[in-house]
Amino acid sequence: MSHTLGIRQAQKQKTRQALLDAALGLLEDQSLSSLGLREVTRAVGVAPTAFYRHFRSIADLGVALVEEALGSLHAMIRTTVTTAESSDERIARAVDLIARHVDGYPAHVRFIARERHGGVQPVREAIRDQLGRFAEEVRTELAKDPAAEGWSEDDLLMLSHLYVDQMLITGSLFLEAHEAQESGKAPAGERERVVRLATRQMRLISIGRHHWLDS
Amino acid sequence: MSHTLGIRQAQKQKTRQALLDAALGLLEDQSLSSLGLREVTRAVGVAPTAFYRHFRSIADLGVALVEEALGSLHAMIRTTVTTAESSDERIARAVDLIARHVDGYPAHVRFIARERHGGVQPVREAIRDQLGRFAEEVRTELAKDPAAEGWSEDDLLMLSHLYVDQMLITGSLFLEAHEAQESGKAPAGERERVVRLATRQMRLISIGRHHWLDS
DNA sequence: TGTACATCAGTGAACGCGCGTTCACTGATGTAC
DNA sequence: TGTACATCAGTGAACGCGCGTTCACTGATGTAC
Repeated sequence: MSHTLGIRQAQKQKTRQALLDAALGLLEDQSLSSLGLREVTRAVGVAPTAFYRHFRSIADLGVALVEEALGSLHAMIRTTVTTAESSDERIARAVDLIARHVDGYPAHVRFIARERHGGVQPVREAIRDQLGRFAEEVRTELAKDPAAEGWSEDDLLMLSHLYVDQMLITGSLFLEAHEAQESGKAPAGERERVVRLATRQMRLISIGRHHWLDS
Repeated sequence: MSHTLGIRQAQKQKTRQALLDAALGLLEDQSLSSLGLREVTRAVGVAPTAFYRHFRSIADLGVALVEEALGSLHAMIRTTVTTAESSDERIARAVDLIARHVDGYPAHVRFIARERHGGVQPVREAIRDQLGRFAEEVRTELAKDPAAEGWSEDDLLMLSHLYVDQMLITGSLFLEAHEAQESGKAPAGERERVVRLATRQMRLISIGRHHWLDS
């Protein structure tokens, strides 16, 4: 049974989502640690005090944004790593997937890149936890690959962290290209340059991976 | 001749440095975009208005901090990459150098990691420029290595960016270990774990590098 | 179906506070002769 | 060396403003009978 929310609950969810959306928008030009509660409620069009009906603080809202930005990515990552084709095809697919994700959710990507090392501890921790989960999941997928034979669990985790970090680096490069293009400062070719760079970097890592055991 | 500064100039420099130091200290728990001018002057013990004798704004001070944090690193990086021994020795040396740098200048490292994707545009740009210069310098050094024969300029730059990014990732891992240890939350063994992880990641990249041309 | 009461998301006034910036100033340091 | 004037790093009062948080409230929605 699909439990339909009552009118009151539905409206509350809507306001909560509006607060999250407004915050994400305001975070394009600043960090979470300088975002004001009144700024967010003003953007939504509700009284400042309404904020407290949904979040205890801005840090709390930030943690919710981490969940929104990264929570839905697990399935996507899993399938990308899994799909077994040639190495080059897999790399091209991964790079393309990152590019599309940045195009679709630029504000979420910027938020994660910015707050990963940002000034709000609970948010940093939430991001670190999610990325740690990603790395674990990637390791599980890598372990299924025949190429992982002879690898220690520890080395697989080392490699999966390398992949996750590389994914983030690539994401923020695409984001820069995305922004440069939108502000009209650079040509669309910048995006293609990032594709080529990221592809070769992943390929180099992939080559290192295939020769790891015979060194 | 060593031009001795006048009393007035010397005192001005001292105050300026005190402002930079105080700001760096205050940035342990927040981002630059939420740092207040009065906060900084209060920490130094001067009137708020004195700030304007040295910087036009907090963003301006941030750019000066980038210079302080990264400006002196060029020589160090150059010699590290250059020193020609076995690959493993070079990696061990690089990882050790990063660890020592984090121990010696934790606040500077945190500042760079935090503001690289932070909310203050001029500071982001200053960091991007400096890291770009690092990558160019690393490429120049890599080109001198016999192992670079047959590599295109573009591929060398791709590799040097990979190294620079890896350096930053490793730096921020050491920083986490450094902080965890200081706050008494984790054992000193965390640092050793980072050494092992970073060493293996660099080794994997190194292996990829040596097999790059025969793929 | 109708009624009486409970819940609770959002309101609006009020508070004390620290902010960035302006301005005219002071007095030690620097310079010209 | 001494004197008269210029420079300028740091001062302190004052400003208007937006902040986070409190509180008692309202009125639509939910629930019990």
